[in-house]
Amino acid sequence: MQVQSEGIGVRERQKLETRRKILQAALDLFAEKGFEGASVRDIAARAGVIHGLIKYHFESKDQLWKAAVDYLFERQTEEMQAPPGYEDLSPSAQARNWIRRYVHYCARHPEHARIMVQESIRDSERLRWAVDKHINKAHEIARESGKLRVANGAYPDIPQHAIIYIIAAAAQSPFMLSSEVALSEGIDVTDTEQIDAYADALITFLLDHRAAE
Amino acid sequence: MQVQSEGIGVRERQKLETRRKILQAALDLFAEKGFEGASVRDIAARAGVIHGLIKYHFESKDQLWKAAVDYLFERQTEEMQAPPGYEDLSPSAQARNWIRRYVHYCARHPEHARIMVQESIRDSERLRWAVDKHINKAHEIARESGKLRVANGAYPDIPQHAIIYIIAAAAQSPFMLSSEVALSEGIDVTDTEQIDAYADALITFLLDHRAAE
DNA sequence: TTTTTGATTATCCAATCGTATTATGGAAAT
DNA sequence: ATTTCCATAATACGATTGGATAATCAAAAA
Repeated sequence: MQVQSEGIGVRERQKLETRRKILQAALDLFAEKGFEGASVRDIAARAGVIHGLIKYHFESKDQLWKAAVDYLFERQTEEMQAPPGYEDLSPSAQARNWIRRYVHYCARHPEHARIMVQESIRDSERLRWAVDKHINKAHEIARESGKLRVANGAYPDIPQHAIIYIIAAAAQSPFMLSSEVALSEGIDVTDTEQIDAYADALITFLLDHRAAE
Repeated sequence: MQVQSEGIGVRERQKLETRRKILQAALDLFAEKGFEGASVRDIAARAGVIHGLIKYHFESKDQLWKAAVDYLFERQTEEMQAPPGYEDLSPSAQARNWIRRYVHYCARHPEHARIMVQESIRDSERLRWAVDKHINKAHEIARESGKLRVANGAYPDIPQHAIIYIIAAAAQSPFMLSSEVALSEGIDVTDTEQIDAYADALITFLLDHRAAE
């Protein structure tokens, strides 16, 4: 009979490490090629394991995708935690701070937008799963703080869903499409200065600018 | 020997009609499933033709994709022509008019953003082709009018590429992701009133709003 | 030390992929 | 009327797909 020991055995440690490697490879390839475009053999090869292991650890390609998306949103929740003193900021300072942090998150993890956009383009069981489990929750939180910022004049009085899609799309776009930006504009959006400059530009356009005349 | 006659024969007419049907089916399916996800058999089936005909008319899946993208940008150029009197408008009125027309274009043809975003997520020969043939030209035009609008205060003084990606992404987003919007917000973005409301919201956020305090 | 367990490896399968090839039938040219 | 041409139809091919199954071998349990 198994004894509950404090340290985990080498067997279990290797199992977890294998799962982690597969998950990371899946994130990369689902983001690059989409669900259908990424084959389980591609993913296994990048993870450095035999392709049969994916069925063993995740049962199916579909469940591997869901595990990858779970990881994506869990990590986002962790990394988008409000910094100390955030609550004490003025509404517009909070908005600026949040947009800047979100732009940096999008730059750090472009695979998030890539995977979700590719999956959100058409209706599917996977999209419905993601909406139920993750997106609805995220939008609910966004609506809550959005309403507050509209009331305080940080955001304009437009429908909440418009606020959500405008800010999210604008923040994600150049990092999600970094290949296109590199080819057409010659800009490396992984450069830290570029990221901050883009955050500045977005905040200026949304919060500081008003068209003349 | 063939005589140059004014009316085309039933043979040639049917050939053109077949090409047109294949192209339309290709647009739909490339937009829905991406290049790898859409099979030539799927496309042929939707067009109502035998799948061998695609090789006959377009030589390869790759060239079919390029023909579809050519059509996409040609149609955009036609439909985004400035209306009469556009030049006489003030810079900020021009900006409002252009954004509103572009939002309506994105709503009318969501397959444009869907195809290009799916292809722009990763580097590929197809993306380089599209950048060389279409995107560079479009960005050049956008930069030109963008510079003018920055000079006149209609747009803020931020890098041109930021202006391009912010406006394009924000305008395309809810229509490109109409399935997600329907599932998570319960909104039908094909509704004419919704389209105009979104254009209003985007123009307000970008051009009329300034954060309080 | 022996036995058991389960993570990993190695194949196998039917379905589908893009593409190439051949056959066909009717419009167009002679 | 006869022949030619070519858009369409019908298969065929090797490669790749997601998934299933059986063999292996060392860690863990007994």
